[in-house]
Amino acid sequence: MKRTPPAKTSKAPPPTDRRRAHGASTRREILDAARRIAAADGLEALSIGRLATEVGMSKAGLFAHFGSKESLQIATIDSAWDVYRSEVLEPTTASPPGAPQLRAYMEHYFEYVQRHAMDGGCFFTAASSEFDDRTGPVRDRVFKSTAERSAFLDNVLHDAVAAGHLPKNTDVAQMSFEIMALVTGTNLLFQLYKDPQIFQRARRTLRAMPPPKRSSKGAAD
Amino acid sequence: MKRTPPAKTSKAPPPTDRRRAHGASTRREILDAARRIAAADGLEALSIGRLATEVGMSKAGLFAHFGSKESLQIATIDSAWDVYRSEVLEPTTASPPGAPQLRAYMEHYFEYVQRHAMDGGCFFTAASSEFDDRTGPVRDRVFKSTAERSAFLDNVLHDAVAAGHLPKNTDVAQMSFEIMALVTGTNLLFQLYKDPQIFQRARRTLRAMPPPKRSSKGAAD
DNA sequence: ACTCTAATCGAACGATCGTTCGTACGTCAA
DNA sequence: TTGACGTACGAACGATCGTTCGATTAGAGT
Repeated sequence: MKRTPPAKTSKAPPPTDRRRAHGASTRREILDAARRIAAADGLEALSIGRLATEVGMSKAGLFAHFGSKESLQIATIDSAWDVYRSEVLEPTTASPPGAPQLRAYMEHYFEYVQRHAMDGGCFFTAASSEFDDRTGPVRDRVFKSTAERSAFLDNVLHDAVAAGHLPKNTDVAQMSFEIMALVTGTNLLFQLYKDPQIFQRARRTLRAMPPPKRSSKGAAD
Repeated sequence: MKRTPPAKTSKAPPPTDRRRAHGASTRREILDAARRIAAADGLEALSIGRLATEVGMSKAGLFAHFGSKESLQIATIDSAWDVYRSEVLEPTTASPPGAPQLRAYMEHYFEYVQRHAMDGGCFFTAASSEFDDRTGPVRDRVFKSTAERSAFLDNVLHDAVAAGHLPKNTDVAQMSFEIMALVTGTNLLFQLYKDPQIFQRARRTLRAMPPPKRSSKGAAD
Protein backbone atom coordinates (compact mmCIF):
# COMPACT_ATOMS: atom_id res chain seq x y z
CA MET A 1 0.00 0.00 0.00
CA LYS A 2 1.30 3.38 -0.96
CA ARG A 3 1.55 5.60 2.01
CA THR A 4 2.81 9.11 2.34
CA PRO A 5 6.57 9.11 2.89
CA PRO A 6 7.67 9.82 6.43
CA ALA A 7 8.69 13.41 5.68
CA LYS A 8 11.83 13.11 7.74
CA THR A 9 12.56 16.83 7.77
CA SER A 10 11.68 18.06 11.18
CA LYS A 11 10.33 21.46 10.21
CA ALA A 12 8.22 20.34 7.31
CA PRO A 13 4.56 21.15 7.89
CA PRO A 14 2.52 17.99 8.28
CA PRO A 15 -0.37 18.60 5.90
CA THR A 16 -0.55 14.93 5.15
CA ASP A 17 -3.76 13.05 5.65
CA ARG A 18 -2.19 11.34 8.59
CA ARG A 19 -1.13 13.16 11.70
CA ARG A 20 -4.63 14.37 12.20
CA ALA A 21 -6.15 10.94 11.95
CA HIS A 22 -6.44 10.74 15.66
CA GLY A 23 -7.29 7.80 17.83
CA ALA A 24 -10.14 5.76 16.59
CA SER A 25 -9.61 6.33 12.89
CA THR A 26 -5.96 5.29 13.07
CA ARG A 27 -6.95 2.22 14.99
CA ARG A 28 -9.55 1.37 12.37
CA GLU A 29 -7.01 1.78 9.61
CA ILE A 30 -4.61 -0.50 11.45
CA LEU A 31 -7.24 -3.17 11.92
CA ASP A 32 -8.31 -2.99 8.28
CA ALA A 33 -4.78 -3.94 7.28
CA ALA A 34 -4.49 -6.43 10.13
CA ARG A 35 -7.55 -8.35 8.96
CA ARG A 36 -6.12 -8.65 5.48
CA ILE A 37 -2.75 -9.89 6.65
CA ALA A 38 -4.18 -12.26 9.24
CA ALA A 39 -6.70 -13.80 6.87
CA ALA A 40 -4.16 -14.28 4.13
CA ASP A 41 -1.09 -15.38 6.05
CA GLY A 42 -2.38 -16.25 9.50
CA LEU A 43 -2.72 -14.56 12.85
CA GLU A 44 0.83 -15.50 13.80
CA ALA A 45 2.29 -14.09 10.62
CA LEU A 46 0.64 -10.82 11.54
CA SER A 47 3.82 -9.13 12.78
CA ILE A 48 3.86 -5.67 14.23
CA GLY A 49 6.75 -4.46 12.10
CA ARG A 50 5.11 -5.61 8.90
CA LEU A 51 1.78 -4.15 9.89
CA ALA A 52 3.40 -0.83 10.83
CA THR A 53 5.11 -0.63 7.46
CA GLU A 54 1.86 -1.39 5.68
CA VAL A 55 -0.08 1.41 7.35
CA GLY A 56 2.88 3.81 7.26
CA MET A 57 3.70 4.30 10.89
CA SER A 58 6.35 3.22 13.36
CA LYS A 59 6.40 -0.06 15.23
CA ALA A 60 6.32 1.75 18.57
CA GLY A 61 3.47 4.00 17.56
CA LEU A 62 1.37 1.12 16.39
CA PHE A 63 2.28 -1.04 19.35
CA ALA A 64 1.02 1.65 21.74
CA HIS A 65 -2.48 1.13 20.40
CA PHE A 66 -2.66 -2.44 21.65
CA GLY A 67 0.00 -3.04 24.28
CA SER A 68 0.82 -6.56 23.19
CA LYS A 69 0.70 -8.76 20.16
CA GLU A 70 -1.93 -10.93 21.77
CA SER A 71 -4.21 -7.91 22.24
CA LEU A 72 -3.63 -6.99 18.62
CA GLN A 73 -4.63 -10.49 17.53
CA ILE A 74 -7.80 -10.41 19.59
CA ALA A 75 -8.67 -6.93 18.34
CA THR A 76 -8.17 -8.22 14.81
CA ILE A 77 -10.55 -11.11 15.44
CA ASP A 78 -13.11 -8.72 16.91
CA SER A 79 -12.78 -6.55 13.83
CA ALA A 80 -13.18 -9.55 11.53
CA TRP A 81 -16.27 -10.56 13.45
CA ASP A 82 -17.79 -7.12 12.87
CA VAL A 83 -17.24 -7.61 9.15
CA TYR A 84 -18.73 -11.09 9.23
CA ARG A 85 -21.74 -9.87 11.11
CA SER A 86 -22.40 -6.97 8.78
CA GLU A 87 -21.74 -8.92 5.58
CA VAL A 88 -23.31 -12.27 6.45
CA LEU A 89 -25.44 -12.32 9.59
CA GLU A 90 -27.30 -9.04 9.27
CA PRO A 91 -28.16 -9.41 5.57
CA THR A 92 -29.41 -12.90 6.36
CA THR A 93 -31.79 -11.69 9.03
CA ALA A 94 -33.26 -9.34 6.45
CA SER A 95 -34.76 -12.36 4.66
CA PRO A 96 -37.98 -13.94 5.93
CA PRO A 97 -37.34 -16.56 8.60
CA GLY A 98 -37.36 -20.17 7.51
CA ALA A 99 -36.18 -21.69 4.28
CA PRO A 100 -35.56 -18.32 2.55
CA GLN A 101 -33.30 -17.29 5.41
CA LEU A 102 -31.39 -20.55 5.19
CA ARG A 103 -30.75 -20.05 1.50
CA ALA A 104 -29.87 -16.41 2.12
CA TYR A 105 -27.38 -17.40 4.78
CA MET A 106 -25.53 -19.62 2.39
CA GLU A 107 -25.58 -17.07 -0.41
CA HIS A 108 -24.33 -14.26 1.79
CA TYR A 109 -21.62 -16.49 3.16
CA PHE A 110 -20.48 -17.43 -0.33
CA GLU A 111 -20.47 -13.79 -1.38
CA TYR A 112 -18.43 -13.04 1.71
CA VAL A 113 -15.93 -15.77 0.82
CA GLN A 114 -15.65 -14.59 -2.76
CA ARG A 115 -15.35 -10.94 -1.79
CA HIS A 116 -12.38 -11.82 0.40
CA ALA A 117 -11.01 -14.53 -1.85
CA MET A 118 -7.72 -12.72 -2.30
CA ASP A 119 -7.47 -12.12 1.43
CA GLY A 120 -7.71 -15.72 2.57
CA GLY A 121 -11.43 -16.33 2.22
CA CYS A 122 -13.37 -16.93 5.41
CA PHE A 123 -11.43 -15.40 8.26
CA PHE A 124 -12.77 -17.79 10.86
CA THR A 125 -12.15 -20.97 8.96
CA ALA A 126 -8.52 -19.94 8.59
CA ALA A 127 -8.24 -18.88 12.22
CA SER A 128 -9.84 -22.09 13.43
CA SER A 129 -7.44 -24.18 11.44
CA GLU A 130 -4.49 -22.22 12.76
CA PHE A 131 -5.40 -22.15 16.44
CA ASP A 132 -7.37 -25.33 16.98
CA ASP A 133 -4.52 -27.03 18.84
CA ARG A 134 -3.41 -24.16 21.04
CA THR A 135 -4.54 -22.69 24.31
CA GLY A 136 -4.97 -19.15 25.56
CA PRO A 137 -7.13 -16.10 24.95
CA VAL A 138 -6.68 -16.05 21.19
CA ARG A 139 -7.85 -19.62 20.75
CA ASP A 140 -10.75 -18.95 23.10
CA ARG A 141 -11.80 -15.99 21.00
CA VAL A 142 -11.64 -18.04 17.82
CA PHE A 143 -13.61 -20.82 19.44
CA LYS A 144 -16.28 -18.38 20.55
CA SER A 145 -16.65 -17.11 17.00
CA THR A 146 -17.26 -20.57 15.63
CA ALA A 147 -19.71 -21.31 18.44
CA GLU A 148 -21.64 -18.15 17.58
CA ARG A 149 -21.68 -19.07 13.92
CA SER A 150 -23.10 -22.47 14.80
CA ALA A 151 -25.67 -20.96 17.14
CA PHE A 152 -26.83 -18.59 14.42
CA LEU A 153 -27.32 -21.47 12.03
CA ASP A 154 -29.16 -23.43 14.69
CA ASN A 155 -31.60 -20.55 15.06
CA VAL A 156 -32.16 -20.30 11.33
CA LEU A 157 -32.95 -24.01 11.17
CA HIS A 158 -35.19 -23.86 14.20
CA ASP A 159 -37.17 -21.07 12.56
CA ALA A 160 -37.46 -23.15 9.39
CA VAL A 161 -38.96 -26.00 11.40
CA ALA A 162 -41.31 -23.63 13.20
CA ALA A 163 -42.41 -22.16 9.88
CA GLY A 164 -43.19 -25.61 8.51
CA HIS A 165 -40.44 -25.41 5.90
CA LEU A 166 -38.75 -28.40 7.46
CA PRO A 167 -40.40 -31.46 9.04
CA LYS A 168 -41.33 -31.16 12.68
CA ASN A 169 -39.02 -33.99 13.67
CA THR A 170 -35.99 -32.55 11.89
CA ASP A 171 -32.75 -33.17 13.78
CA VAL A 172 -31.61 -29.57 13.85
CA ALA A 173 -28.23 -30.28 15.46
CA GLN A 174 -27.43 -32.88 12.81
CA MET A 175 -28.53 -30.63 9.97
CA SER A 176 -26.58 -27.74 11.42
CA PHE A 177 -23.47 -29.88 11.45
CA GLU A 178 -24.02 -30.93 7.87
CA ILE A 179 -24.37 -27.37 6.67
CA MET A 180 -21.42 -26.13 8.72
CA ALA A 181 -19.26 -28.91 7.31
CA LEU A 182 -20.53 -28.14 3.83
CA VAL A 183 -19.77 -24.42 3.92
CA THR A 184 -16.47 -24.94 5.71
CA GLY A 185 -15.36 -27.51 3.18
CA THR A 186 -16.62 -25.32 0.37
CA ASN A 187 -14.54 -22.40 1.62
CA LEU A 188 -11.42 -24.51 1.88
CA LEU A 189 -11.80 -26.07 -1.54
CA PHE A 190 -12.59 -22.74 -3.15
CA GLN A 191 -9.55 -21.15 -1.56
CA LEU A 192 -7.39 -23.87 -2.99
CA TYR A 193 -8.90 -24.23 -6.46
CA LYS A 194 -10.28 -20.70 -6.87
CA ASP A 195 -13.04 -22.19 -9.03
CA PRO A 196 -16.48 -20.56 -8.53
CA GLN A 197 -18.13 -23.74 -9.81
CA ILE A 198 -17.56 -25.04 -6.29
CA PHE A 199 -20.29 -22.71 -5.07
CA GLN A 200 -22.68 -24.17 -7.62
CA ARG A 201 -21.91 -27.61 -6.31
CA ALA A 202 -22.52 -26.49 -2.74
CA ARG A 203 -25.87 -24.92 -3.69
CA ARG A 204 -26.88 -28.15 -5.33
CA THR A 205 -25.86 -30.09 -2.24
CA LEU A 206 -28.03 -27.94 -0.03
CA ARG A 207 -30.99 -28.25 -2.38
CA ALA A 208 -30.79 -32.03 -2.39
CA MET A 209 -29.98 -32.39 1.29
CA PRO A 210 -32.56 -34.63 3.01
CA PRO A 211 -33.60 -33.18 6.38
CA PRO A 212 -32.27 -35.61 8.99
CA LYS A 213 -34.92 -36.98 11.37
CA ARG A 214 -34.68 -37.04 15.12
CA SER A 215 -34.35 -40.41 16.86
CA SER A 216 -34.70 -42.24 13.60
CA LYS A 217 -32.21 -44.97 12.94
CA GLY A 218 -29.00 -42.97 13.07
CA ALA A 219 -28.69 -43.10 16.84
CA ALA A 220 -27.21 -46.56 17.06
CA ASP A 221 -23.55 -47.09 16.22
CA MET B 1 11.41 -40.43 21.53
CA LYS B 2 13.82 -43.24 22.11
CA ARG B 3 16.97 -43.10 20.13
CA THR B 4 17.45 -46.86 19.84
CA PRO B 5 21.11 -46.76 18.95
CA PRO B 6 21.56 -49.35 16.24
CA ALA B 7 24.91 -50.41 17.66
CA LYS B 8 25.27 -52.81 14.79
CA THR B 9 28.99 -52.98 15.18
CA SER B 10 30.80 -54.56 18.07
CA LYS B 11 32.39 -51.29 18.89
CA ALA B 12 32.35 -49.87 22.40
CA PRO B 13 29.35 -47.70 23.31
CA PRO B 14 29.80 -44.30 21.75
CA PRO B 15 29.94 -41.35 24.10
CA THR B 16 26.78 -39.85 22.78
CA ASP B 17 23.81 -41.95 21.74
CA ARG B 18 23.72 -40.03 18.50
CA ARG B 19 26.67 -39.79 16.20
CA ARG B 20 26.10 -43.12 14.57
CA ALA B 21 22.57 -42.56 13.42
CA HIS B 22 23.81 -41.98 9.92
CA GLY B 23 22.04 -40.51 6.99
CA ALA B 24 18.67 -41.96 6.35
CA SER B 25 17.73 -42.80 9.91
CA THR B 26 18.61 -39.34 11.20
CA ARG B 27 16.64 -37.83 8.37
CA ARG B 28 13.67 -39.99 9.21
CA GLU B 29 13.85 -38.99 12.84
CA ILE B 30 13.97 -35.32 11.86
CA LEU B 31 10.94 -35.66 9.61
CA ASP B 32 8.95 -37.50 12.27
CA ALA B 33 9.32 -34.48 14.53
CA ALA B 34 8.82 -32.08 11.63
CA ARG B 35 5.45 -33.61 10.76
CA ARG B 36 4.26 -33.20 14.31
CA ILE B 37 5.32 -29.57 14.57
CA ALA B 38 4.03 -28.65 11.13
CA ALA B 39 0.65 -30.29 11.62
CA ALA B 40 0.16 -28.72 15.03
CA ASP B 41 1.53 -25.23 14.52
CA GLY B 42 1.85 -24.87 10.77
CA LEU B 43 4.54 -25.29 8.15
CA GLU B 44 5.81 -21.75 8.72
CA ALA B 45 6.10 -22.24 12.48
CA LEU B 46 8.33 -25.19 11.71
CA SER B 47 11.59 -23.44 12.53
CA ILE B 48 14.96 -25.07 12.16
CA GLY B 49 16.19 -24.08 15.60
CA ARG B 50 13.13 -25.47 17.32
CA LEU B 51 13.24 -28.63 15.27
CA ALA B 52 16.94 -29.10 16.02
CA THR B 53 16.35 -28.75 19.74
CA GLU B 54 13.52 -31.25 19.58
CA VAL B 55 15.59 -33.97 17.95
CA GLY B 56 18.69 -33.11 19.94
CA MET B 57 21.08 -31.85 17.31
CA SER B 58 22.53 -28.56 16.18
CA LYS B 59 20.85 -26.16 13.81
CA ALA B 60 23.73 -26.42 11.35
CA GLY B 61 23.77 -30.19 11.46
CA LEU B 62 20.08 -30.42 10.78
CA PHE B 63 20.16 -27.73 8.15
CA ALA B 64 22.77 -29.67 6.18
CA HIS B 65 20.21 -32.40 5.55
CA PHE B 66 17.94 -30.14 3.55
CA GLY B 67 19.85 -27.06 2.40
CA SER B 68 16.98 -24.64 2.84
CA LYS B 69 13.87 -24.21 4.87
CA GLU B 70 11.75 -24.58 1.77
CA SER B 71 13.29 -27.96 1.05
CA LEU B 72 12.61 -28.98 4.62
CA GLN B 73 8.99 -27.97 4.24
CA ILE B 74 8.59 -29.96 1.06
CA ALA B 75 10.33 -32.98 2.57
CA THR B 76 7.95 -32.72 5.50
CA ILE B 77 4.95 -32.72 3.18
CA ASP B 78 6.35 -35.72 1.33
CA SER B 79 6.78 -37.50 4.63
CA ALA B 80 3.24 -36.63 5.68
CA TRP B 81 1.97 -37.97 2.39
CA ASP B 82 3.70 -41.28 3.04
CA VAL B 83 1.88 -41.50 6.35
CA TYR B 84 -1.44 -40.60 4.75
CA ARG B 85 -0.94 -43.19 2.07
CA SER B 86 -0.05 -45.97 4.47
CA GLU B 87 -2.75 -45.10 7.03
CA VAL B 88 -5.63 -44.15 4.74
CA LEU B 89 -5.16 -45.00 1.08
CA GLU B 90 -3.58 -48.44 1.32
CA PRO B 91 -5.95 -49.79 4.00
CA THR B 92 -8.82 -48.52 1.87
CA THR B 93 -7.72 -50.44 -1.19
CA ALA B 94 -7.71 -53.58 0.93
CA SER B 95 -11.51 -53.42 1.02
CA PRO B 96 -13.57 -54.68 -1.92
CA PRO B 97 -14.11 -51.98 -4.56
CA GLY B 98 -17.42 -50.17 -4.51
CA ALA B 99 -19.56 -49.16 -1.57
CA PRO B 100 -17.46 -51.06 1.01
CA GLN B 101 -14.36 -49.22 -0.14
CA LEU B 102 -16.15 -45.90 0.12
CA ARG B 103 -17.17 -46.60 3.70
CA ALA B 104 -13.68 -47.89 4.46
CA TYR B 105 -12.14 -44.73 3.08
CA MET B 106 -14.15 -42.59 5.43
CA GLU B 107 -13.46 -44.81 8.43
CA HIS B 108 -9.73 -44.94 7.79
CA TYR B 109 -9.65 -41.20 7.33
CA PHE B 110 -11.47 -40.62 10.60
CA GLU B 111 -9.12 -43.00 12.38
CA TYR B 112 -6.23 -41.10 10.87
CA VAL B 113 -7.66 -37.80 12.09
CA GLN B 114 -8.25 -39.14 15.58
CA ARG B 115 -4.85 -40.80 15.77
CA HIS B 116 -3.24 -37.44 15.02
CA ALA B 117 -5.76 -35.35 16.94
CA MET B 118 -3.13 -33.98 19.27
CA ASP B 119 -0.85 -33.21 16.35
CA GLY B 120 -3.21 -31.03 14.37
CA GLY B 121 -5.48 -33.63 12.82
CA CYS B 122 -5.34 -34.00 9.05
CA PHE B 123 -2.02 -32.67 7.88
CA PHE B 124 -3.27 -31.69 4.46
CA THR B 125 -6.32 -29.81 5.59
CA ALA B 126 -4.11 -27.70 7.82
CA ALA B 127 -1.51 -27.21 5.11
CA SER B 128 -4.15 -26.27 2.54
CA SER B 129 -5.62 -23.69 4.83
CA GLU B 130 -2.21 -22.22 5.53
CA PHE B 131 -0.89 -22.06 1.99
CA ASP B 132 -3.95 -21.59 -0.16
CA ASP B 133 -3.17 -17.95 -0.85
CA ARG B 134 0.54 -18.20 -1.53
CA THR B 135 2.68 -19.13 -4.48
CA GLY B 136 5.78 -21.22 -4.89
CA PRO B 137 6.93 -24.83 -4.60
CA VAL B 138 5.44 -25.43 -1.16
CA ARG B 139 1.98 -24.36 -2.21
CA ASP B 140 2.29 -26.42 -5.36
CA ARG B 141 3.18 -29.49 -3.32
CA VAL B 142 0.20 -28.93 -1.04
CA PHE B 143 -2.07 -28.46 -4.01
CA LYS B 144 -0.83 -31.68 -5.58
CA SER B 145 -1.63 -33.57 -2.39
CA THR B 146 -5.21 -32.36 -2.36
CA ALA B 147 -5.57 -33.14 -6.05
CA GLU B 148 -4.37 -36.69 -5.43
CA ARG B 149 -6.76 -37.09 -2.55
CA SER B 150 -9.62 -35.99 -4.79
CA ALA B 151 -8.51 -38.28 -7.58
CA PHE B 152 -8.42 -41.24 -5.23
CA LEU B 153 -11.95 -40.53 -4.10
CA ASP B 154 -13.06 -40.15 -7.71
CA ASN B 155 -11.73 -43.63 -8.40
CA VAL B 156 -13.49 -45.13 -5.42
CA LEU B 157 -16.77 -43.62 -6.56
CA HIS B 158 -16.26 -44.69 -10.14
CA ASP B 159 -15.73 -48.26 -8.95
CA ALA B 160 -18.90 -48.04 -6.90
CA VAL B 161 -20.83 -47.04 -10.01
CA ALA B 162 -19.22 -49.81 -12.03
CA ALA B 163 -20.09 -52.34 -9.33
CA GLY B 164 -23.72 -51.26 -9.37
CA HIS B 165 -23.56 -49.89 -5.83
CA LEU B 166 -24.42 -46.43 -7.12
CA PRO B 167 -26.78 -45.53 -9.98
CA LYS B 168 -25.29 -45.54 -13.46
CA ASN B 169 -26.02 -41.86 -13.93
CA THR B 170 -24.38 -40.79 -10.66
CA ASP B 171 -22.59 -37.46 -10.95
CA VAL B 172 -19.27 -38.67 -9.62
CA ALA B 173 -17.62 -35.24 -9.61
CA GLN B 174 -20.48 -33.76 -7.61
CA MET B 175 -20.52 -36.61 -5.13
CA SER B 176 -16.75 -36.45 -4.79
CA PHE B 177 -17.02 -32.77 -3.91
CA GLU B 178 -19.73 -33.47 -1.35
CA ILE B 179 -17.67 -36.12 0.39
CA MET B 180 -14.48 -34.05 0.28
CA ALA B 181 -16.33 -31.10 1.80
CA LEU B 182 -17.88 -33.39 4.38
CA VAL B 183 -14.62 -34.95 5.56
CA THR B 184 -12.76 -31.65 5.41
CA GLY B 185 -15.42 -29.92 7.46
CA THR B 186 -15.56 -32.86 9.82
CA ASN B 187 -11.83 -32.65 10.42
CA LEU B 188 -11.97 -28.93 11.10
CA LEU B 189 -14.91 -29.15 13.47
CA PHE B 190 -13.41 -32.11 15.31
CA GLN B 191 -10.11 -30.29 15.73
CA LEU B 192 -11.94 -27.38 17.29
CA TYR B 193 -14.46 -29.21 19.46
CA LYS B 194 -12.52 -32.43 20.03
CA ASP B 195 -15.85 -34.23 20.26
CA PRO B 196 -15.88 -37.72 18.65
CA GLN B 197 -19.64 -37.47 18.22
CA ILE B 198 -18.81 -35.40 15.17
CA PHE B 199 -17.64 -38.57 13.44
CA GLN B 200 -20.99 -40.19 14.17
CA ARG B 201 -22.71 -37.26 12.54
CA ALA B 202 -20.48 -37.51 9.49
CA ARG B 203 -21.18 -41.26 9.15
CA ARG B 204 -24.87 -40.55 9.31
CA THR B 205 -24.50 -37.86 6.65
CA LEU B 206 -22.76 -40.27 4.30
CA ARG B 207 -25.39 -42.97 4.88
CA ALA B 208 -28.23 -40.59 4.04
CA MET B 209 -26.47 -38.85 1.17
CA PRO B 210 -28.54 -39.10 -2.02
CA PRO B 211 -26.33 -39.93 -5.01
CA PRO B 212 -26.45 -36.83 -7.24
CA LYS B 213 -27.56 -37.52 -10.82
CA ARG B 214 -25.78 -36.36 -13.93
CA SER B 215 -27.39 -33.70 -16.12
CA SER B 216 -30.39 -33.54 -13.87
CA LYS B 217 -31.62 -30.11 -12.99
CA GLY B 218 -28.57 -28.73 -11.23
CA ALA B 219 -26.90 -27.52 -14.39
CA ALA B 220 -28.87 -24.35 -14.84
CA ASP B 221 -28.13 -21.25 -12.84
C1' DA C 1 48.38 -46.01 7.07
C1' DC C 2 46.39 -43.02 4.16
C1' DT C 3 42.72 -40.56 1.88
C1' DC C 4 38.01 -39.42 0.93
C1' DT C 5 33.43 -38.53 2.15
C1' DA C 6 29.31 -37.93 4.90
C1' DA C 7 27.68 -36.16 9.14
C1' DT C 8 27.78 -33.01 12.57
C1' DC C 9 29.38 -29.26 15.24
C1' DG C 10 30.21 -24.20 17.15
C1' DA C 11 30.29 -19.63 15.91
C1' DA C 12 28.82 -16.02 13.58
C1' DC C 13 26.11 -13.05 10.01
C1' DG C 14 22.22 -9.92 9.07
C1' DA C 15 17.34 -9.67 9.51
C1' DT C 16 13.28 -9.53 12.04
C1' DC C 17 10.66 -10.50 16.07
C1' DG C 18 7.94 -8.41 20.42
C1' DT C 19 8.77 -5.10 23.68
C1' DT C 20 10.53 -1.05 26.50
C1' DC C 21 12.09 3.52 27.16
C1' DG C 22 12.59 8.33 26.75
C1' DT C 23 11.01 11.99 24.09
C1' DA C 24 8.48 15.26 21.13
C1' DC C 25 4.38 17.30 19.23
C1' DG C 26 -0.74 18.61 19.42
C1' DT C 27 -4.86 19.61 21.66
C1' DC C 28 -7.55 20.99 25.37
C1' DA C 29 -8.61 22.36 30.29
C1' DA C 30 -7.27 25.14 34.00
C1' DT D 1 0.75 30.43 30.17
C1' DT D 2 0.95 26.32 32.14
C1' DG D 3 0.14 21.46 32.65
C1' DA D 4 -1.76 17.13 31.56
C1' DC D 5 -2.81 13.89 28.16
C1' DG D 6 -3.08 11.34 23.88
C1' DT D 7 -0.46 10.13 20.02
C1' DA D 8 3.43 9.00 17.66
C1' DC D 9 8.36 8.74 17.19
C1' DG D 10 13.55 6.81 17.12
C1' DA D 11 16.54 3.90 19.31
C1' DA D 12 17.64 0.09 21.52
C1' DC D 13 17.08 -4.55 24.12
C1' DG D 14 17.43 -9.67 23.92
C1' DA D 15 15.65 -13.43 21.42
C1' DT D 16 15.07 -16.03 17.40
C1' DC D 17 15.01 -16.54 12.52
C1' DG D 18 17.42 -18.77 8.05
C1' DT D 19 21.82 -19.28 6.42
C1' DT D 20 27.00 -19.63 5.80
C1' DC D 21 31.54 -21.04 7.02
C1' DG D 22 35.28 -23.65 8.72
C1' DA D 23 36.68 -27.33 11.69
C1' DT D 24 36.09 -31.91 13.59
C1' DT D 25 34.90 -36.41 13.59
C1' DA D 26 33.82 -41.59 12.22
C1' DG D 27 33.74 -45.00 8.87
C1' DA D 28 34.65 -46.87 4.07
C1' DG D 29 37.74 -47.65 0.40
C1' DT D 30 42.28 -47.86 -1.27
